[in-house]
Formats: sequence, C-alpha cells, structure tokens
Amino acid sequence: MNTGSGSMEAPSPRRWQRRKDERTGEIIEAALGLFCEKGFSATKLDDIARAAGVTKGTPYLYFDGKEAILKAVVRATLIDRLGEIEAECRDYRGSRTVLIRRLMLKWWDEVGSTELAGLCKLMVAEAANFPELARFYHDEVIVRSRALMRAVLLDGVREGEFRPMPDTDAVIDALQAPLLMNMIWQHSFARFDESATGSYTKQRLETTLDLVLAALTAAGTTRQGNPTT
Amino acid sequence: MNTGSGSMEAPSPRRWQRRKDERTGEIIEAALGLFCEKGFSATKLDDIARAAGVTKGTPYLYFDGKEAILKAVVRATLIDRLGEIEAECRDYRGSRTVLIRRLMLKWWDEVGSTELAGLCKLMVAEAANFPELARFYHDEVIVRSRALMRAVLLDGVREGEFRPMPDTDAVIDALQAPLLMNMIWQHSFARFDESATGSYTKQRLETTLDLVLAALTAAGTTRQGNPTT
Amino acid sequence: MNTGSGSMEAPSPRRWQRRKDERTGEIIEAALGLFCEKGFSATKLDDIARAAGVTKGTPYLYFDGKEAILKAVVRATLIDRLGEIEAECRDYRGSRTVLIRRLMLKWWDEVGSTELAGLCKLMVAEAANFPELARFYHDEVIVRSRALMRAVLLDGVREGEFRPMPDTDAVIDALQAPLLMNMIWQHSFARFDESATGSYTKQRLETTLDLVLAALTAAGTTRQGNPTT
Amino acid sequence: MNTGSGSMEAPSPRRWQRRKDERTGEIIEAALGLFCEKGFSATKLDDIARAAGVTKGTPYLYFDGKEAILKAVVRATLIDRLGEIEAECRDYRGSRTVLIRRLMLKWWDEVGSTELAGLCKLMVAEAANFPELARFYHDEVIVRSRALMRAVLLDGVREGEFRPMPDTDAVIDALQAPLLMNMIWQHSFARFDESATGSYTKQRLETTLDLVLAALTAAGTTRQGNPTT
DNA sequence: GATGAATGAGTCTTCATTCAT
DNA sequence: TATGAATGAAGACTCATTCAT
Repeated sequence: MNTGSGSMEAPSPRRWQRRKDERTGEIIEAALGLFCEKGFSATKLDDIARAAGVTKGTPYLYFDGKEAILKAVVRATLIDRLGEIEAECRDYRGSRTVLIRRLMLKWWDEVGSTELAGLCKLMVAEAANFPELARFYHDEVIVRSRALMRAVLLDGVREGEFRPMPDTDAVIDALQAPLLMNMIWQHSFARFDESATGSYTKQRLETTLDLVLAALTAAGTTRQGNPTT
Repeated sequence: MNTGSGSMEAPSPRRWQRRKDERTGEIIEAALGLFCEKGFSATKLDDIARAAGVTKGTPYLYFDGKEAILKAVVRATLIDRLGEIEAECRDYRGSRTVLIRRLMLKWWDEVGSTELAGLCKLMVAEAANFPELARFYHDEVIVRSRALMRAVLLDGVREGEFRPMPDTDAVIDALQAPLLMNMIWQHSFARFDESATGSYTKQRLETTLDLVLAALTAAGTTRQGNPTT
Repeated sequence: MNTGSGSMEAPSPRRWQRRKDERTGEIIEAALGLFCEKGFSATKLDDIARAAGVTKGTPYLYFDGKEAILKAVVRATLIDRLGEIEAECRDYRGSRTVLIRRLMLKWWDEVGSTELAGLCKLMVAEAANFPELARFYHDEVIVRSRALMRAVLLDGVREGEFRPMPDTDAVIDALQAPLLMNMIWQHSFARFDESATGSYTKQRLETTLDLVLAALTAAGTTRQGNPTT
Repeated sequence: MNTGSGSMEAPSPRRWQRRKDERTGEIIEAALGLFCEKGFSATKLDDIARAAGVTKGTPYLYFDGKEAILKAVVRATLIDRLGEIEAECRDYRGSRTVLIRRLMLKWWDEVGSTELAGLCKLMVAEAANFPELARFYHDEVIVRSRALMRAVLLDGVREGEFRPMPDTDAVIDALQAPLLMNMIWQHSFARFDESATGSYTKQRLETTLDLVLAALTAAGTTRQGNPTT
C-alpha cells in the first residue's frame, strides 16, 4: 500500500513513458550499430533485439518492422544532425565561405568519419530494394541537405561573397560528392585496398573544399587578394 | 544419294556447340539485365533462367552458381571494355589530354549512360555481403582502371604535357568520382528526383573534365604562379 | 496483495521452458522413428517436423540441421544406454561371465530388439556419406563399447576368471558381431526372408554367448590341451 | 553396294553386337568401381558414363536406369562368382571340410579382400531404399549362397564327415557373418580406426573357419560329449 | 548408336513476423 | 510490456532422366 518503496511494482505512467522512450532509444542504438556494420539485409532482427537487451518480439512493440527501424535510425542520426546544422545556419551571420567549410567539416566529423557513414552507404545500396524507404531518405536527407547548401550558396551570392553561379546543383555536387564517395568506399572496397589509394581523408576533404570555395570566390579576381586561404 | 556437300558427315557437333556458346551469352545477357535492374540479392536464379528462355537448372550447366554468373557478367562487360580501353592506350600516340577525354567519354557512352551503370552500382552495394566477389571486382576493375589512368597521367607528366602532380590518386579520384557518383545515383535515388537536380549528364561530365584537365596543364602555361595547390 | 505462493511472480518462464524441453524430445522422438524406418537420406526434415507436430522451420530452432538431429538422436539413445551400462560395470562386483551375459542381454533388450536397431544399421549405411557423423559414432559408440568390453574381459583375466586371451579384439568381435549382424539384417533383408533363416533371436544370441564364454573359461578346466587357437 | 571398303560405314551386325556387348561391359565396369568406392546415391550417372568413356545419355541405351545398372553389376560380379562356386561344388568329390575352407577362402580372395566388398556393403546399406533391388539381391545372392552352404553341410552330414547339426542356419551364419562384417566394416568405419582393432584379416578368417569346422567335426572324434550346443 | 543440352521435381535452410502466455 | 516458440514463404542448388539432333 505504501508506495514509498513500491516504485518498482507500480511505476508511475511517466516512468513507463520514460522506459518506453529508453527502449526505443536502445533499439535504435543497437540497430544503428548493426546496420552500419553489416548492412540492412545481413542484419537480423534477432540480432538487433539481443544487442538492445530485449528479445525478438519486443522491437515489434515499438516499430512496425525492420524497415521502420531503419527509418527511425536515420531520423535519430542523420536527420537530427541535419536539423542541428539547419539551425546553425539560420542563426548564422558572417562569412558563407567559413560557414560552408564549417558545415562540411561538421558532417565529416560527425558522420563521414564515424560509423554513421555506413548508414549513408546502406541507403545507397538498398534504395532500389526499398522504394518507400528510399523516398523517405531522399526527401528527408538528400533534398534537405541540398536545399541547405543551396540556401547558403545563394545567400553568399546575394551578399556578394560568392560570384553568381550558373549551376548551383553542380556546385553542391562538387562539395558533397567527395565526402559521399568516401563513405561509400569505406564500406565497400576499402578493405581490399592495401595501399589505401582510394581513401579520402580529412586532409583531402579540405583540399577539395579549398578548391571549390576558391572557384566560387575567384570571380573576385580584381576585387581582392588571394581568397582560398 | 550423293550428298554433294557432305552435310551428313558432320552431324553437327558444331550445331550443339554453337547452341552452347549462345546459351552462355543468353544467360549472361539475361542476368545482366536483371542484376542491373533489381540488384544481386533480389534477382532469383529462376528469374535469370526464365529471362534466358530456359529453366531453373540450366544456368548451373554453364556456371557454378549465382556469384559465378555475376562474375561472368562483369567479365563480359566491364572488364571487356576495360581491355579495349587498355589496348587503345597502348597504341596511342598523341596528346594525353585528348586521350583522357576520349577514355572518359568512351566509359560514359558505353557504361555510364547504359544499363551497365547498374552493374557498377550493384558491386558497390553488395561488396560487403560478398567479399570474394568484391575482391574480384576490386582487383579486376577498380585497380586496373586506376592503373590505366595513372599510367596515362604519368606519361603525360614525363612528356611534359602535364605538370608534375603531387598526388596522382587524388587526380584519378577527381576524374572518376563524378562518373561513378552518377552511376550510383541513377540506380538509387534518381527515380525520386523529379527535378533531376542530382543527375550528371554528359555535359556536366565534360565540364568536370575540362576543369581537371585545365588544372593539370595550367602550370605548363607561362601565365602565372601556382594555382590550386 | 500478499501473493501467498508467489505464483504470479514467476509468470511461467518454466511453462515455456518445459515446452521447449519437450519439443526437443518430441523432435528427437520423431526423428528416431523416421530415421530408423527410412534411413537418414530418405528422411526429409519436413517429415520429421510434421511427425513432431510442428512445421518445417521449427527443428532449426533446436538443432543445427539434419546431421545435428541425428547426432542428438544417437546421444539420447545409444550413448545414453552405453552410459548406463558403463555405470553398471563400474559398480559391479562379481562374476565377469555373468556381467558380460547381462550386458549383452541388456543391449539386446534395449537396442537389438527395438527400433533402435535401425539406428545402428543407419550409421553403418551412411558412414561413408557423412564422415563427420561417422567419426562421432565411431568415437562415441563403437570405441566406447569396445573399451567397455575390453575392460571387463581384462578384469576377468586379471582375477583369474578368464584365461589369458591372445587377441582381445577378436573376442570382442565374437561377442558383438552376431548382435550387430542381426540389427543390420533386420533393417535390410529381413523383410524378404519368409523363412527367417537369417534372423538372430534372443535364443541364438544366448547360444553364441554360451559358446564364447565357455571358450573363455574352458582353459580353467584341468584338461588344458590346446584350446581354441 | 560394295562392302569391301565400307566396313566402317556399315559394320556387320555381329560387329555392332560385339560393340554393344563391350559397351555394356565397360559401363558395368565403370559403375562397379564407382559404386564400390562411393556408394549408390553418391555415384552420379554422369560419373559412370564418363568413367566408361561415353556420355550421359548412353547408359540409358543399355540400361533402364541407375538401379538397373547396379543390378547388372551385381549379376556380373557376385552372381557370376557364385555361379562358379556352385559349379565347383557340383563337380566336387572329396572332403567337405576342405571344400568349405576352399569356398570361403575363394570368396575372401575374390570378394572380401577386393573392391567388390564395397558392393556387398552397398546392398546392405541401400536395401531399405530400393526394395526391388533388395529382393533381387536377397534371392539371387543371399539365398543362393546360403543354399550352397547348406547343401555342402548336409552332404557332409549325410556322408558322415560332419556330425548332425541341429541348426544349419546358425552354422551358416557362423561361417559367413565374420566375412560379411569385415566387408561392411571396411566400407564404413575402418577409416576412423587408427588401431585397426576391428579389422578382420585373412588370418582371423582362417581362425574362425578352423573353429567352426572343428566344432562340426568334433563329434566325429572319439571324445564324444555334446560339444557346441 | 551416341550425344549432351535441357528439364524440373525434390530438399535443405533462413528469417521476418505473429501471437499465446 | 515482454517473451520466445512457432510459422511458412522463399530461394539456391542437385541430378536422374529425356529427347532432338
């Protein structure tokens, strides 16, 4: 009757709620690791469950199935990061050149160089097999990230920091592709590449950034000194 | 009675032989189409067989299994093309700039812009799941194609057409990555991209080529100091 | 609130557990029957499952595959019996002649004259096709049963009950072979043998035992002379 | 019309006949080796054909199928030998003891110690799977060989060489079983038996023969008593 | 007679998902 | 909420047998 010590027997609704959220998080966490490591198909739901400390049936109490878990994983990681970055951009005042460099490096540090890279590669690999998932990723990650870059670039143009660019999408590609290629490479052929010839590094990423940003500001030619650095 | 041409003396071992060769080709053809369209795992051997106009067991008369079929497909397409290109390079005398442009456009025309693109994407997607297959592709396609480019680039440097480049692999990446990205894109998210913002075209490929080749030869010009790097 | 017996605290993990144990037994039981009746290769896993009242996939929850099931069957029957017999021997004090007779008759009653005989025949029949299985049987059944007999025989010799025997293995063969032959016969040609000429019976088994045991003790007679050999 | 030089184009019927017989023999020969070595199921018809120097379809021109080939193999080997032995017995005049020893040793030399042993083991192993085959073997090999022995034994009794025996079948078993066990052992567990404890040898076979024959004639000695039984 | 390409029934095995407890 | 036993659809691969040539 005394609930003083009985908290474990009859947890408050909120407590359950918290537990529920935790469970969700634990499952997402577990799934993230396995998906990134082994890919989507090769990851068994049983593995996810066990890694989350629950049993086979439990994930179905929180998610509609394997695909839904992947969706949740993407949301909890990539899309979250994207949200942060978007917020950062909204508040930002200052050099777009600096901003772009910062965004790219953040993405590298928090995604490209982490296990999350495997998630991006996974989406590419499975896109054809799971159209609904692919659309979700396309709309929520790809489109949004491109939109973000586009906005920054156009802001830069409007404010005179960048010269007008005839094909914004090409610029976005030029910025993002190397990073994406690296993520894909790491999770496909990197293991066979003893000399690591194909591996991107942060160093190389920065070189690419310098190059593209230099080109964007190059029009400044007469305007000022040597940009890039 | 006199069988003038002796057609009966050769009871067509050739006929069967021919059929056998054709079968191999037909199966490879069928497999190519299905692999490119649906990926490796999603393609059932039964589908391949039916698409080739035979039944389930027949492909096993010609190949050791699904992986072997994929290997044969890669050999019959990508590796063949690569061989042609290698031969072309061996005999070539002339501007390396022209040669590189020609190679890249050939690859675009014969692979990048065809269904074969799906094969490249497939290998990336399944590399993690089929290590033996991945190694084969890595050694026979990736390594060889990079070696080819490296040779051409170094020739160009030796003969003074290109300026010395500190990181050949980075240049190779710069040349190949856009094309590869395009192939991957086409077979993953392109279908969701109504505005086709992410799509490479031959036009864009040429732009990239111009850019990189210009950078490679730029130093040779008397024009000015050290660009890029 | 006070749950007197606490029946709710243990929400029947035991219930499932019990079911699980039962399942294993049911599958082994079903497999035993089918293996003995139809042999190993001719028994489909689907049959086993159905005979156990479950569906195709279920046996895989309990065993690694068909061979593993057979192993389990052998363990649960022959090896278990062997264990009992070994225990019986360890504790035994008394006439080895009596002991050997008892062991042989036990084996006859619990194996030779039951469906388990089919299991022994099966192992002989499939030994060449499943080496790993055969080695298991060889090591766990054949070697152990021979070792057991050898120990008893040598004990008998040491204690003067049996005369020294130049070739223990030959004696073991003489004791075991008739029983084994019978088991093999029952599950191969017995069905075609209307007159049952080739069939061993318990009676004939006892005759053989008498014969061999008599020979083993015969030397004890004052007659000496040249026994057997 | 002139067949002078046309012998190859139009061979005489007899020539074809000969060829046909040869083919049959070659296939039987090839099948024998493979059956003995690998068992019935594990031997592919394709293997037999190739070993016989023909192709897959050819055996079907001479036999109704795999089972029929095995039948032919048994006929051409075991049943043939049996026929010889039967003939030998018919003409024989002299000691039955000597005759039995001779028969057993012949069987050992020509079957037990040769690859043909594998055939006997095969029949035991597959009897349950191929009833029609098993009946054939039972009737043509087992029954006949037992009848042969029985006749010799009874002749011996009639002529006073052997003492009357209450259970002729038991005696036949005693004579044949060791040899059969050896054949089975060689093709099942012998390979796992490093110490070769279970292996019969010609030596051991002779010992058994001595033993049984001694028992059969023992009564004839002045010693009288009631032996064996 | 001989070939050998093709057939297709047969079986093991995996795993996402369900549901009684 | 959590369990975990059970399901059953799906798919790769084998090989005896057939038959057009």
